[in-house]
Amino acid sequence: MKITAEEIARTSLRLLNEVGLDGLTMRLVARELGVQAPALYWHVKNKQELLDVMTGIVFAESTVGLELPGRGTPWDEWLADRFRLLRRTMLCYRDGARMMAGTHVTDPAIFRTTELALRTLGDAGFPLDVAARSLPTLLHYTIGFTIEEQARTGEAYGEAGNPYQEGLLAASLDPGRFPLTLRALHHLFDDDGDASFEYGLRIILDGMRALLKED
Amino acid sequence: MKITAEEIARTSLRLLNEVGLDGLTMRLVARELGVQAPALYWHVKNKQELLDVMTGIVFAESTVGLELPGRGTPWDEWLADRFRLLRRTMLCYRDGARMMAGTHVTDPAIFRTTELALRTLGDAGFPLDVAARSLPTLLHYTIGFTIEEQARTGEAYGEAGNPYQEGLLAASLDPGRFPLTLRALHHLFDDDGDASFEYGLRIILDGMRALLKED
DNA sequence: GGATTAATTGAACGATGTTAAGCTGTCAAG
DNA sequence: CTTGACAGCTTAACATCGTTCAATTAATCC
Repeated sequence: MKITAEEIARTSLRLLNEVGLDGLTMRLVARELGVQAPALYWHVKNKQELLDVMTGIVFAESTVGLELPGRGTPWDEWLADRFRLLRRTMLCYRDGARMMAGTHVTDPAIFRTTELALRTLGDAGFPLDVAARSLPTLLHYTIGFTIEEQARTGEAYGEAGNPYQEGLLAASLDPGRFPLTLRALHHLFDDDGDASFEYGLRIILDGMRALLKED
Repeated sequence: MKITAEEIARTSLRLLNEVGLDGLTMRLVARELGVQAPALYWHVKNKQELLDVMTGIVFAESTVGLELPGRGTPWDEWLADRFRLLRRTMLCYRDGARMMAGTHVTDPAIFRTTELALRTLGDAGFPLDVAARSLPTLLHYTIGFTIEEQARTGEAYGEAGNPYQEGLLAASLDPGRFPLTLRALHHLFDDDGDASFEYGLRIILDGMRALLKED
């Protein structure tokens, strides 16, 4: 049975959920494929390139079936759904956001998504340059958010209690010096990831809407 | 001459600019300090803990001299300056944003900053919970933005041309399928980091302002 | 000054990404 | 039918990494 670069990447993604990004080694991937480690280098230049392919797959996965918004769908709902789905997809893989951060996506799916988004925003009345600068803003927010979300959730800090536990944090804060911080702790280090993400999303979309009304 | 954990971290930060995050090894740090590698483990539990201390220093560096906004300073300008400075500081260190992403900051400077920000927003009329959810939004945007900015600028992809070069990208795009993407390329993969960051910042602050007027 | 603790060393372990050289099959050209 | 060529894989090895352990020096305290 032949092995392709994509099959290697898909196997790696499956393994990612078991061992995490730091535990994902070339030897492990090779063993899972019933092959020796150096064999991978026939299909893939680097480990970095393998990660790039993996990232491309995940990104493409978050855009399956994507179409322009239907007649009744407003631009902001359509856009929000796009990034909700991106976050959801990244959450499906351990360290998914950290993996995607800063890696180069070559998958053509990303261009199709971008094109559809630019069209949607254009139809809504946004000038092209405004639309083109808004998308990265949403993307960076989504990735930054999910990185921290997974860092807090993940077991990178060992099973023996990670330092983000609210109780530990609250106990170390001087109520005299940081009264507001203390009261807002559960919102600052969000206990509810969905609600917090939704909130940031809404702020950004509101900001875009404000920009739209200006003209 | 004695060695402290902080001195190790400061030396590591100096080295970071020469070798990058992936090139930063315990042996290298030790050599720079005129010491053998295992000596570091007397002052620092892990490499991860070393990175945490480094992150704390960088963060603290971005908050020196921070005070509540003066009488004439509006809340949004004050807040924007906070995150401009954070980005600027991260840009001072190679892979600075990637280093900070997901690492736990214990430095008390972060709590003071948070407290001042919550106070500023409270004085401007924001309810505490709204203020507390806005700060992470700005933080995640800033970190996500800077990670990608440094990934594009950095030499992680070797000196032989990184794949983000606009020319290469433009040539690989079908003008029939992706006309808007093609026209907006220089805004999507921002040639001007400052302007792009400013833009996202403004959107988010506008969104917060819109939320303020609602009540 | 002797004992106790703090700080460092040297040697080593296991694991990692990656390279180099060689083996095995498939398959087309002579 | 033979003979290359080449894709695909293996075995062996290299350099380097984070980290641990026992032994050793340096500093401190009674």
